[in-house]
Amino acid sequence: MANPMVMKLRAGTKLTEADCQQLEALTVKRREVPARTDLITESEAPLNVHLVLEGFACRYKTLPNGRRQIVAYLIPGDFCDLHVAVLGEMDHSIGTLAPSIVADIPSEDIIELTMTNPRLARALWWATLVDEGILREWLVGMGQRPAAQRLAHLLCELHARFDAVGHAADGSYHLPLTQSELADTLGMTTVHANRTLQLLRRGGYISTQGQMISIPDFARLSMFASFDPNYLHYINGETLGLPPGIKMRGTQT
Amino acid sequence: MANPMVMKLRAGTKLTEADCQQLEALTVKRREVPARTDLITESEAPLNVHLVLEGFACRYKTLPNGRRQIVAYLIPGDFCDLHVAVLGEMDHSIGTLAPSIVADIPSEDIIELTMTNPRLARALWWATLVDEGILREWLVGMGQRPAAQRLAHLLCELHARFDAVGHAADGSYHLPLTQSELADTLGMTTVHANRTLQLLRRGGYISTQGQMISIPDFARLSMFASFDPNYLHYINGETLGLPPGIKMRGTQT
DNA sequence: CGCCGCCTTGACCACCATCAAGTGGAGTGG
DNA sequence: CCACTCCACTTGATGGTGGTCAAGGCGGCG
Repeated sequence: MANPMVMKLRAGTKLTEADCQQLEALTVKRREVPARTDLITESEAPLNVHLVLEGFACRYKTLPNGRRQIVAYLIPGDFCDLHVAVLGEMDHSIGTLAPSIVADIPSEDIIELTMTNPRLARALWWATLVDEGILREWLVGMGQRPAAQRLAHLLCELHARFDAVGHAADGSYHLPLTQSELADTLGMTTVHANRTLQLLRRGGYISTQGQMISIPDFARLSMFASFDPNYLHYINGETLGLPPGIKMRGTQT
Repeated sequence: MANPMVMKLRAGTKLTEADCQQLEALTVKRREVPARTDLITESEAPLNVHLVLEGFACRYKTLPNGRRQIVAYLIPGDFCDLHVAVLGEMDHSIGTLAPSIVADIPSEDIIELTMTNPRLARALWWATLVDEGILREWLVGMGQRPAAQRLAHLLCELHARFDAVGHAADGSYHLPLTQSELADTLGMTTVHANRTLQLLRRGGYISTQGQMISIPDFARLSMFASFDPNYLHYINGETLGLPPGIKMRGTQT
């Protein structure tokens, strides 16, 4: 069984077999974390780097008035906090949304790896830049896309990301989120998240059974959301759910 | 006259005099750029790293339907694209909003500096993490804050950032933006940006004369916006416009 | 002088928030 | 085995924040 972190980095950078083994060696120390459990909270200063191997986690911030905004999803293969050793303290929290398996990697191991293997240094660099790209894209969605396209865009992105780590098949993937968590992600109320989901279902864009979500026609959903996967910076879009020959760039709803 | 980039890095990391001189040496090659000019556009792959020394620039993305979202402001001292050499191509564009002075730094110079001086490597790392923190905070605002607080929050942030590079005095700073650019930043229409500004003016939170904006009572505006500067990761908030002893954390409107 | 941005104002309307109530399934204890 | 609870999802009614459309004022500049 393949390591999702290695799969993800291979989707965006070129690595040798030896590189992959070095990466894999980082993830030996694993632990199970139940759903709805914080891994790190705001204003802490963590020692280990965390990596999601299975499950689903998120980055979030809570406002004084109690409202919460989820600012990133962390799916298998994603580092939670590759960086934060540089900063004094966290400016946000990280918590699981579903039962997960997490690897704890000592910061020193990461530092040593990047000092000795420039290809891996570049790969980790790449991963953080993709995270930043996703953040920008979410901001664009919040500012400019109406609810339905915002949701549709998120579902497209998740499909691509899950696919890159082998967690999507046949346009379907497992999305262990409540509608209220979706709402906190998309900046809308639970009620409206519900109605927006129904809209996409009635439009034939998606179908759901339990926590499985299926996208019968990915190109159609992409078009609706004007989803352009370039911000994920995978090496080629063709293997990642896009029918060959279809470039989304610049298409119009 | 101090170099804004050096000032900014000193606001967040500890540097020696020699470090500062090394940094300063990077910025010798300067050039003037008129307002509303792109420095890099989407899907390009730039060779130089750009740095804003004077003026005002932004990161933005344009949607197929023509709407634009500004996803970051680049003020004096900010690097535009410290990173992008790692990625194949840009997923967004960078352009000036006001007449600016920009330094072009060869990527290799940066790489050499970070290889030979770990304190500077850390400082640049820090700068990119702060950019990411700002991005997260903007996303939180978009998702959860109503228009008036969102604008107020942005004005607080800009005050802190301008202050860190010596461009704020007495709660005032120069903000060379049109209301329509503000609107593209805050995810609202020009009309509404105008009305929201009036609201803050009538509330006595801010006053404007031309492009100068003044904040008579920063603590009051902070409170209104529930602005907490921790995400900027400056070493101490006291020098940056916050009255000593006032910590915004957890205050409530 | 006249054009062109930018700011401003008014009227109207839609998207989405809020409030409230009801359904249904999963787990628990009597 | 069946209430009972809890939580996620669903639906309806109502209203407000902010979008859209349209027009007018004002200053700068050719």
